[in-house]
This record gives sequence, structure tokens and C-alpha cells, in this order.
Amino acid sequence: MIRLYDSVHGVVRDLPMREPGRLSIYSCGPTVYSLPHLGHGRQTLVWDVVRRWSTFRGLDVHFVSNITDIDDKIIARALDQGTSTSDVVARYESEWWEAMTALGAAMPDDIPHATDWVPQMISLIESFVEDGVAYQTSDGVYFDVSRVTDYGLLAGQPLDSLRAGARVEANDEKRSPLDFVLWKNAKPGEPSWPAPFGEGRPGWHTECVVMSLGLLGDGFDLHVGGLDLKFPHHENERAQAVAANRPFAQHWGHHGWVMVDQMKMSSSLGNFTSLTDLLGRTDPRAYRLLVLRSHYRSPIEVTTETIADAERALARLDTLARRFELPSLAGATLEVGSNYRWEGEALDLYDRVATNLDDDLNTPPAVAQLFEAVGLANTLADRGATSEAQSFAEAVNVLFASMGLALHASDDALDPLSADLVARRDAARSAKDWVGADKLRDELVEHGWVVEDSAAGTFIRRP
RNA sequence: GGCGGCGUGGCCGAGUGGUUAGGCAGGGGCCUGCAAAGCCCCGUACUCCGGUUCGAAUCCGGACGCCGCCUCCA
Repeated sequence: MIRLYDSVHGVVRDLPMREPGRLSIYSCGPTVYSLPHLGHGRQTLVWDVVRRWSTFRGLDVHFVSNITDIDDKIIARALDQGTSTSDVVARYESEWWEAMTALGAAMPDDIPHATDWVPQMISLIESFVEDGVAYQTSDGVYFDVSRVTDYGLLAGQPLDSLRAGARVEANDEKRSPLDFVLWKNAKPGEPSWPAPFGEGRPGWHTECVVMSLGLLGDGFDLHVGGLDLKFPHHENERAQAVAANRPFAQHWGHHGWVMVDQMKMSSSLGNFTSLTDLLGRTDPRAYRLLVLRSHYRSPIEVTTETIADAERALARLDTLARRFELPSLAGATLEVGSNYRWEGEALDLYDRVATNLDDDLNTPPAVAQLFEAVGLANTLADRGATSEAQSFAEAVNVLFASMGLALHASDDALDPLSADLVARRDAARSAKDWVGADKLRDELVEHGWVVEDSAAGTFIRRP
């Protein structure tokens, strides 16, 4: 049974399942107005791993993640760039999926776009207005948080306590500073939809509650996102569901930050590194490994050093893949554990990894177990226990794939020049012309190859 | 002010009342023509101060430091 920390109750508990064997997950997606940053990458990776592991364990996972394609920031960006909001959305949504695909994240089963759900949002808001849960001001429609008795559940604080800490806002038409906008009246020239309460656009909190319930239904299983979404975004989603008398997410999961110089990386601080940049200069799998090596709820520091560290660790795994000629798994494919024959030591390894991953996605010890297994496979092979070593290495490969990490045996194509250098080096070595062989090796290294000799001859690969 | 999290060896990062995390880097050795990769061996850490205990990095209390949420934010 897979257990996960529930942010509302503050305990690790069994993942709920409305229908046994089927797991529904909603992950708050991006507002597409700029390039994704490292934090977005972590979110995608963490929940991709949850999804993959659940699938590996035999669950039928329905994974939904939205695109917020209407928002103040998108409008501002369009004005800024002198283009339309649809151009901004098209560009940054495509950047988003390109980056997420590069990270090895499987595409969500459903990708709702906010602008496709406006009628449903309008009718929800309309019902709130009718019930007196929402009220109109000169700039839009607001939700009255005092109408939800347990408002503050996700924040872990009662309404009064939250109110005490709220900053003073310019808008004095709001009954409480905590009241949040459901519908924003459009200013001239802004994208808008007609509604009984005026031309305008939906508020962010309304988008997610409508799309999650719309696609996953009442009482869906798991709602996830970054810790900063816990309050107020998730609180406000939930408040609307409560006000609408609809059972909402049964379990909440929140992942930790990406830090920069010990400070939270965030759009508002401007201290973020774009994921697109990172992926352009490093192996995306190194970022996944870096994420897997720390617990998903802990903050992680992503620096040139920690990425380089992960790349070197990854090289050890790829070396295993080369040595045992392991197929490259994962990628877009979600592996299913029952498709593999688990027996003997491999089964034992699977059990140990599973025990950790089932326990609140405890990836660090799982990864540690797998690295130990790498060493064991190599040791066994060095001692001539080939078949034991092979099955162990294969188990390692499959278990990394269960977390979406694909091991790559080198399959670098040799250009004619390099192939010639290799042939000449083989000849020099068999003639015991060590000076000539060393010179040819230097040339290969200059061409960017790593050179490895074996009894079978010279083997080259990219670093 | 309210609520929450964190402080581990050179670095990253788990764990937990007594016995190896793991990776990276570093040192020694094996293998190799020399390398690379791999293998073997080595570092002996847990912010500080009290307390509980036969025994605490691990539990309790306190101090210090750092971070986050309460405002858009993964």
C-alpha cells in the first residue's frame, strides 16, 4: 500500500482511493507567461515520480494537470511584448511542454485549459452570488471566506488568526482582506467573457476547482502542488468546493522548494534560473537524479555544483548500462512492475526499494539501495558470476525506470574520422606501439571522446 | 504577531535510542603497457546547553542560527 504525507492532517497515511485500484491526481499547472524555472521542474519531477511509482505498483492512475491560459500576468506580458495574449500563451505553453518532455515527464492524461472551462466557472460563481456566498464590487466578484466555517484548514490556522496577519489592501470594498476574487471585470481591450455579473475573466482559484472537479469528479483522491499553493490557492479552491457542497480532494500533497543561496526560488524574487537554460547545458536526467536524492518535501539547493555532482553519479549508472547492455527504459512509458520476473536477490532489492517508495515516496534510501546494488552487480561480474550480476543489473535498471530515470548505454555514433582513429589505435596497441597508441588516444580525447580499453579493443564514448 | 519547517562528516543528502545510508570529492591498494571504467580498503559527522537513559545525532526542555506561509508564486 502506498502511503503519502497528507498536508492537512500532518501525517503519513494510506493514499485514499475512491475506486480501489484507481488513483486520481490533480496537479496545479503553470500560468504560461514565461519560461518554466527550476521549481516548476521539481514539481513536475516529484509528481511524475508519484504517478510512475503508483503505476508501477499496479494502480490505474488518472493524472490531470492544467494550463492557466488567462491571467493578469499573461495580459501584462502581451502588452509588454506588443503581442496578443494568445501568442504569449502559445509560445510559453510550447516552451513548457518542451522542457517537461526533456525532463522525461510523461504527459498528463488530461490537460484542461482554463479558457475552455469559463462557462462552468461562470455558473459556479453565479450560484455563489445567488447564495450570498459571493458579492460584487466595482472591480469584480469576491468570495466571502467567512461563509466557510472551517476556512483555514489547509493553512492550519483559524480565520481570525489568518486575518490578523493579513496585509492591508487598497481595495476597501472587500469585506475581509482574505476574501478572494472569483471574477475580474475586464478593462477595455482585455480578453473577456460575458457573464451575468459583467464582462470579465475568472480568478485563478476558481479555475482549478472547476477543472479538477470537472475532470476527476467529486471526492477525487489527491490534489498536489508546491507548498506555496497550500495557502491561499488550495485553501480557496477547497472553500469554493465546500460552499458548493461538493466533496473535494481527499488528500493533499505539497512538495518543497528549490532554493537559491538558501532562499526560496520564486518568480517574485526574480532569483530563478530557467529550466530551459538548465536543460540546454546539462543532461536532464541529472536533475531528476538530484531531485530523487533528496526527499520531496525537503528544500533542495540546485547549483552548478549539485548538478555536476548528480551528473557524475549518473555516469556511474550509465556505465552499468553499458557494461550489462541494459535497454533504456522509462521516458514516455510508464513501467508496470508486474511485467518483470522478480526472483531471488532481485526480488529482495525490489522489496527494499518498494518499502521506501511506498512510505511517503522516500526516494533517497531507495536510490541508495540501488547504488549499492550497482556496486554489487559490478563486484559479482568482476568475480565471474555473470548471470547473477546480469539479473541484478537488470533489476536496477527497471527500478530506476519505475522512478522515471532512464539509464543509457552509450550508443554514440562514430564519425568516419573517429572510427579511423580507433582502428589505428587498435593496430598500434596490438603492435605494442605504446607511444603511437597514446598519441591516438590524445587525438580522440581532443575530439571529445572518453577512451576505454578492454581486451576486445578500444571503446570510445561521449563523456 | 500567528502558523510551519530546518541545522548531519570536504560537499550534497538519508536515517534513527545501541551495530555501513548512498553519491560526489579525497587518500591507499588491485586490475591496466599507461590510462579510463570497475573492484577492495580508509575519513568517523550529527548547532549549543541541560535532562531522561546502561546508552542519544536520534526522546524531553531551553538557547542560538537559518528558511517559509499569512500578498502573485511550483
